[in-house]
Amino acid sequence: MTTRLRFAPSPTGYLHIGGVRTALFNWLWARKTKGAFILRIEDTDQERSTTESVRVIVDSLRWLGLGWDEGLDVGGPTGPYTQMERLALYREHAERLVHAGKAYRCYCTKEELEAQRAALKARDPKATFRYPGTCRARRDEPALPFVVRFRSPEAGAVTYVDKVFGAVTTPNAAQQDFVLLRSDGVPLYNFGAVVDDMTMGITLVARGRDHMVNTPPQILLYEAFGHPLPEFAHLPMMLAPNGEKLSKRHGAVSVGEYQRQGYAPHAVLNYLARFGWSHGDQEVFSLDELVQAFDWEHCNKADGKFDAKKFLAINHEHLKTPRLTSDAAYVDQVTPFLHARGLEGFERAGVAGAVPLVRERATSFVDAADRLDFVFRDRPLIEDAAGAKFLVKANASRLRDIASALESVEPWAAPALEAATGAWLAGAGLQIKDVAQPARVALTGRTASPGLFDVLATLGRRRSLDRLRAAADAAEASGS
RNA sequence: GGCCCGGUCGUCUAGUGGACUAGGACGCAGCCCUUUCAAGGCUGAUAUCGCGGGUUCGAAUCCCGCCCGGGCUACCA
Repeated sequence: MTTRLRFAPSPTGYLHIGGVRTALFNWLWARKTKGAFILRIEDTDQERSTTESVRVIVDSLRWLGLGWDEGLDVGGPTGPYTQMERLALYREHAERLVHAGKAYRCYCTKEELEAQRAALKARDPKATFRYPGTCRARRDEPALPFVVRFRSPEAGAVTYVDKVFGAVTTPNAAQQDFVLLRSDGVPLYNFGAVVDDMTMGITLVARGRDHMVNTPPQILLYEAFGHPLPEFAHLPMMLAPNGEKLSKRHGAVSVGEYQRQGYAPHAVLNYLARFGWSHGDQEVFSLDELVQAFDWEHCNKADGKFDAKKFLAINHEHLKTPRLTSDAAYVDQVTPFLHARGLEGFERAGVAGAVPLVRERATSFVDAADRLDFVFRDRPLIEDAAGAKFLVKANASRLRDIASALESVEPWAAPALEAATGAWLAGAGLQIKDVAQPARVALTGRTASPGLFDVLATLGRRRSLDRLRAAADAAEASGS
């Protein structure tokens, strides 16, 4: 049997990094087992669901490279893939259970239930209200609105073997007659998910641990329909550093934010995969390696805390390793960030030529664009005060001298430039440290930059000499 | 309160009865390299494996109790 897995987010905002991890583990297993990965939208909470959010989810997954075989946009044989378009299906399944006596119509109003709940709380503040089964044997009331409730067995227990947590047993007595269909015909989570998973032929449900409590009632539903059970795998949760639920209060949590901060999509996936899963001592993975290595046996059971520093370090690793980020991919990904700085009018080849300057150093594409800024301006921006201190009168003549010394170097490449500079330094009785920083600032506007000779080589003869001399002029004019 | 789940360096983790004087990674400190910043190399600090009992020649690994933490407890998902 071929495996079929799904990611079924609710479109109620951005795509949370924790949700991506769930999507990733499903996707990895689908790929590894040559099965199908399905994207389904669970939008039955009409209060909170937005079409804008659906767009964000689709865009984020595509950016990450987590494509789906069936689902939104791409279609498939078990669609539609949006729950609000499947209402007839839920109604029909609910009726089947009602006819079989496994579910019933409940005419209790929200107000009545609320009153009962309040009365119970008044008697015993810590008690949990459980629906008392008032309508279990009630006659049909064609004129009244109703919800459909599941007739939960009061004896026995549900046991399933979680692929991560192992055997989990829950007594049925803990279950109440939960609602399947709201009075407006829209299904509640447990019912909608089960009907969809059954009709879509899902073979393994992998989701966050916060859903573990939903599994027993869902299994009861499969049994009521006489449908074979899928496998279940629950993933530990991703918490904020302080142990709270990870939310925007703790910094960036959406995929979009990491995209904007210059993270490489596969680095995001790498970090997320290693969170709650391991493969010996290996920390860095390409997507293919992840597909190869992923398994459920090495998924951890304990919740973890998000670590932004390690995430950045993984991103750095991906940016500096050609195996993980090809030269072409690097150029593609850094270019938008160059544009975002207002830099225009450069060629792709120019970017490709400059990228080697920062490959080893840049931890993100935002960082890379910042370090490359000087390459794509007519004159470098002198942004830091420390840099300005090197452009003083005392250094003006040296800057001019280097320019002259390098003027006719052939070829204009790092080794020849370094040799020519060495010769000039020896003749002038100077050391490289006497001129390196002034020259660096003259060329890049910064006190920290890639190697001097690489900068000269990348900038080219005309622009290099121009910058050196312009800086000398400015230093002289500064009067200090 | 009830039901379910978890507990190894600050963090992510390796570990499934002996190779554990508990390993790796991130972070941190120092040194080397060096024209700057990174990268790289080396070194170091940080864990009585939640606590207490057992079982065993031997336990982070098995059993029991306790403690602590988390999830759920909706006509949310």
